[in-house]
Amino acid sequence: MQLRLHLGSHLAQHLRLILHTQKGYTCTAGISTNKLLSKLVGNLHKPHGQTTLLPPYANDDDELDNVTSFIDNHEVGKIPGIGFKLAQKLRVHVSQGPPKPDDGQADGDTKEAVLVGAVRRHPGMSAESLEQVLGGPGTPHGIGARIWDLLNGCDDTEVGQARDVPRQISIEDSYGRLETFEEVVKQLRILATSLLKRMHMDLLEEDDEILESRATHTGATDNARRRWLAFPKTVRLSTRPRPPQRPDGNRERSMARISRSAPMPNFVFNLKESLDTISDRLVKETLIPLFRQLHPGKGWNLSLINVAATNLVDAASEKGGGAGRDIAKMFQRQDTVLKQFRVEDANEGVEMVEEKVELTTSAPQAKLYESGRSGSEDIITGSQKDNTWDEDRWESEDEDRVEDSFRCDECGAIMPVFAMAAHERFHVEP
DNA sequence: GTGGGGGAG
DNA sequence: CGTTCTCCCCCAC
Repeated sequence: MQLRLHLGSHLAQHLRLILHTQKGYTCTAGISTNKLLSKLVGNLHKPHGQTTLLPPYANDDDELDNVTSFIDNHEVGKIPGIGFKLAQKLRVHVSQGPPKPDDGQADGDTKEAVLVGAVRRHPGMSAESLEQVLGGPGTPHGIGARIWDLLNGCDDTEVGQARDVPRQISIEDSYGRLETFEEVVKQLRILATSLLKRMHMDLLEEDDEILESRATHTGATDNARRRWLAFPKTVRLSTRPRPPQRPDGNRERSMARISRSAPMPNFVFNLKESLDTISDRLVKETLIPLFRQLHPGKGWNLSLINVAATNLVDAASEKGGGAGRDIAKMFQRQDTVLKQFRVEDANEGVEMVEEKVELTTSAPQAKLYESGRSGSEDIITGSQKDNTWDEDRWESEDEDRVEDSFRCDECGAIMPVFAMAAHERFHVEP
């Protein structure tokens, strides 16, 4: 295992180096035996360093292992997979035996920091008791066992493949006051237009193929070379009603959302109509009806509206190809994409590359532990340079073309010949 | 397949 | 450092 950690930290060093020299990004890395520990240890030595959680890992007798002493000093809520709700339940559970004569925090909330170690060593603590505490209707099955594992630094979840397209695209906005129908319609128009732009940006691929270029074509060269990578089958409208004011000054702060969905109308994929036209139709024919389902009455006050394109189905599968190639593509169109997307996509790509390496560029964090080195010791060796990890790995890989497919002039969809007749009918609507 | 809960970043 | 905006997975029905 020492060897694997060594390789991992060299790999991380190398990836960080090429990310920096070729793309100009700095990032932090954490190296350990699973995603959980890598992620946690990767919080150290930001923003430039990398950290390896060194052995001894969990073993036989004493608790002198590094995993236990490392994870025990984390606040429960800091563990990935333990969010606000679960952390709250855990805190209540462990700090309720002795009523805790805390200082006079008058806000009524028991927000004492509870460390992982305190939960782990709590009397009677076990996977089973956690299931009792955390389980219930609506909660994932076996949550007790999974949280117990997390508290012990165990995590057997796979490093996942990055997808070429997301599962959903949504845009939302929050409002201080939104009570008239006219205002709502105006906002729906804005949101729908943004969503359509996002769909074009994320789901529409510029097809730079010179394919038999029928240059004789219309002047619509602009649309002719674009096609959808995926089609959202569903459109969903969500709202968040403003929680009723409580007179005691304590805000209810419920994030509760309600939603209704409908089939995504086919006209949104039409590349010939103008965005405004499509957006207008989407609002009138789909979003407003959904809104009326959601709020039949008249007395509402919304703090948020979300419009989502969901149920994305890949268009003609095509390249199941490496995510590395997708990453390269995404970097190419970075000029038109928000900064945050770049960061996240870069993350996923690198995470995916090999085993338990976690890279992150995100926010600051407390630094406590120090088991690795940041930089100076992690030097790329000669053998490392000689191996196959160079930039070409990120972008090569020629994809297999779908030769027997045809592209719809109207929306760019790729389909086999026999499907074209039926598909044309989609574009002829009542 | 739909609507909701919880979580990550 | 807290809030906002996206996106994810899971569950019950």
